[in-house]
Amino acid sequence: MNWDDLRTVLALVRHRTLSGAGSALGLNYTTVARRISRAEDASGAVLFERLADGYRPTDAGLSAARHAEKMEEAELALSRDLAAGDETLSGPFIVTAPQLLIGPYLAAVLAAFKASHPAVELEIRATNDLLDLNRREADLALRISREPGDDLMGLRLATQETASFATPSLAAQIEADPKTPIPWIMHVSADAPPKKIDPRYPNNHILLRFDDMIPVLGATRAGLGVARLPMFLGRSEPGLVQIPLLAPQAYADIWLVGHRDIWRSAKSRKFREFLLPEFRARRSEFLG
Amino acid sequence: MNWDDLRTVLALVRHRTLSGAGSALGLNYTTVARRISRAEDASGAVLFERLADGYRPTDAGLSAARHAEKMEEAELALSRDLAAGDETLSGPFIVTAPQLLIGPYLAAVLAAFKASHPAVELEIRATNDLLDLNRREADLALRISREPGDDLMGLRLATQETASFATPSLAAQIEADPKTPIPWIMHVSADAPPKKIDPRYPNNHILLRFDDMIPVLGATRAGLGVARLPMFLGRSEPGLVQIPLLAPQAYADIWLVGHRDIWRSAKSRKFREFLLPEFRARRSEFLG
DNA sequence: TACATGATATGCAAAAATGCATGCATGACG
DNA sequence: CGTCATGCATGCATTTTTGCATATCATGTA
Repeated sequence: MNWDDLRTVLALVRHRTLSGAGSALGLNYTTVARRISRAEDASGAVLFERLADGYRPTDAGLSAARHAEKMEEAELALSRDLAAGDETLSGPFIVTAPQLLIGPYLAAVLAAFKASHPAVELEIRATNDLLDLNRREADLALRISREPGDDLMGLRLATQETASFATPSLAAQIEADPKTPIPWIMHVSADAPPKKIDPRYPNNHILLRFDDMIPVLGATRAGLGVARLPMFLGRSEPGLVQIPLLAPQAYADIWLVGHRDIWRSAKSRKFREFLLPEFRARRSEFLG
Repeated sequence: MNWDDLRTVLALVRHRTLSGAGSALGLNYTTVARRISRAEDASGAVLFERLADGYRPTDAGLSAARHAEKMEEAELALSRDLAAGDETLSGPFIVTAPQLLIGPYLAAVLAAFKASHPAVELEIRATNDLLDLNRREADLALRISREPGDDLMGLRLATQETASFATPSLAAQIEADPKTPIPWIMHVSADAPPKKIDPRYPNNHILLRFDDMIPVLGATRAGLGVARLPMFLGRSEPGLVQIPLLAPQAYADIWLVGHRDIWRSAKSRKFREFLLPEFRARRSEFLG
């Protein structure tokens, strides 16, 4: 039994169609079909039912995929192991962080790191998605959360607080008449205006909700309303000022996390040498 | 990273030379060399030192082999899983047994089984070596031992006793003069004549020792000496008779063993239906 | 019923992997 | 000190694998 054929079986079980599995593997779907037949010949079992809308795994196919998953885990563990043992400061190194953290904090660190170690092929994945550090979708991740997570290594870079922000003109207007209706720009994760609004401002309602902080920020800068933002974010936006609707309030911390194995690799250690002083020096920017 | 290249790394670590790994994999050694380079390129690590007398794995190479071993275990587990789920009475089925057990007991069972289920491609491995049932070197094994072993399924087919045997003429000679020197033919696993020899026969010494029971049997049949043999073996040899040097004595039992997964497969179940009655009916042949 | 969509098969040419033949290096042995 | 056995490297021909173009088939929709 060919091991790469087994991996192909796994991909087909996951993607359900030849073309899906093919593009996941970087192969033509024809190749996938042929590898599946080969795997079936070799194993002597029918692994898939051929249906009009795709390949459906049989019990044997599911069993094959389960075992192939184990093989994949071993392969990923190896890849981490090799990366961990790599003492050179060269080759690919992938960092992921929320988009909004990159500009004000990470960019300078990245530039300094790259200047000192030009042989490292630094790649940044700017996303709020939690990339799978087990699969080495990234080597290190900056995350905003309350816990480092599972069996990952973690280092708290900063404790954060939030406050309320708006454009100067909206801020002045509210200050002039605290009873004016106050429109809030929210993230969809909250379904009501913040609870601890200063009672001098009684007239709050939700204007808009977004599933991402970038448009929240955009709408707030456009003067549409008030937003509760992490201190660093409100402060780094030149068009916004803090307004006293909310007292500074604890928020999820900023963590650097990485897989146990990768954490001790040379590139990872060196990267932390650049990153930590930056956050240590600017720790107060995250607090009210 | 190509999975079959990883499997090649594992083979090379195990066999230490390109040609050894190649023949283990059924490949030309050139192919092995090229796959190794490919694996090194893909992983970005040097996996072997090229020495004059073979490839020596680096730390990274050893690590790769360890993980590839995990992958291999998963592959073997899959292969057993598929065999276990195979409800057809067709295709390959491998039985192993000690050579001497096959003629008098197993042959008839095999013939009957094959007659009822001609689509099963029955293969017999006649050897005293313990084949690896995890690796499916055999599906079922008859073994002479005190325990079924590890995490294998086992069924005791017979309890055995031993006695002393010789040719009729040697037997008569000893009977006539119990004080005559008695030459023993032994297996190398014992380094002295049996302890419980009847005191009427005081004059014992070792004549020859063999590492296999077949030459022990041969030498005994040639009239060279006396051997302690399992009852079934002494009795099934037409040229031998039991002599009263030793009272019947407990010996290792005969077990049918198989891997947990394979045990429940259709071919395995059906084979037991043929095997068990044969041993049950002839149980007394193993006792003195 | 005609048609668009999204899937699987299949024949053929290009690309990649493999095996073979040859040459070279090293160590054991007489 | 030559000979032999064993193992690695490399160029070339062959075989196998892959991708592409095209055909087919089922399904939902107007």
